[in-house]
Amino acid sequence: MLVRSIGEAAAQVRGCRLALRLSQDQLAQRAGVSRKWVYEFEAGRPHAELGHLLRVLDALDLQLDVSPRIGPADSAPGVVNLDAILERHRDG
Amino acid sequence: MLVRSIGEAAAQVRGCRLALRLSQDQLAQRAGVSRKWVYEFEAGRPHAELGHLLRVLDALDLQLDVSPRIGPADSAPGVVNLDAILERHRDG
DNA sequence: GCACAATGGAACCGATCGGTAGCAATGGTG
DNA sequence: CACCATTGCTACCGATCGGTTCCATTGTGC
Repeated sequence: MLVRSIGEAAAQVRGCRLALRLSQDQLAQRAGVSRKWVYEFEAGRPHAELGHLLRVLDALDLQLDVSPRIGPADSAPGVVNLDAILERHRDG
Repeated sequence: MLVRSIGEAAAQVRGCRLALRLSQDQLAQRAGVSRKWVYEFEAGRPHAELGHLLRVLDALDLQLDVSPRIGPADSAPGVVNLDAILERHRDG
């Protein structure tokens, strides 16, 4: 799922946590972070440590992908096509 | 591209920045962060703010995806298949 | 050699992130 | 009703993140 903002990542984490029937505390222990971090991240805290997010995603069996943002719905996650990016920047 | 660690995201950012022929300073200004942040992130600083990373990725025309980590090479980024995740957690 | 841009790095410092502990509200169960 | 788990939220506080400002080094071009 595309993540444009922290709020979207937060919703993803919360949804997956609930789907796994994990409490905030359980997820926090799995990921090695505090319950406060989970709670505040799900609440949309704008500043969150990337390392913690990676651990939480790992605890939820989720992974992070970086992919080129080519168009509204034309991306192919998993492959970074530098040519396409360069193409879009050729004018700048 | 799959991002398992901050180092991999850093390599992705650096590679894309160089492909776009942007200096650290130019990228920092585009993204609204300091050159220090760019330099330290590319150097692999383990703690980095997610919000800053999102801005930098945006400046590089990259996007972030959250996808289920099903197997070594069986993932389908873009869709979060809760059923598959639940399947893998059913024993726990 | 000289000038310039880019980069790695250090020092300083205010802002704030994250952990711990605690409390109130809620919902479920016996 | 009591009891328990979960969640939202707060106060406190040490650690550190990030911005700013410097400097040294490297590479490029005149």
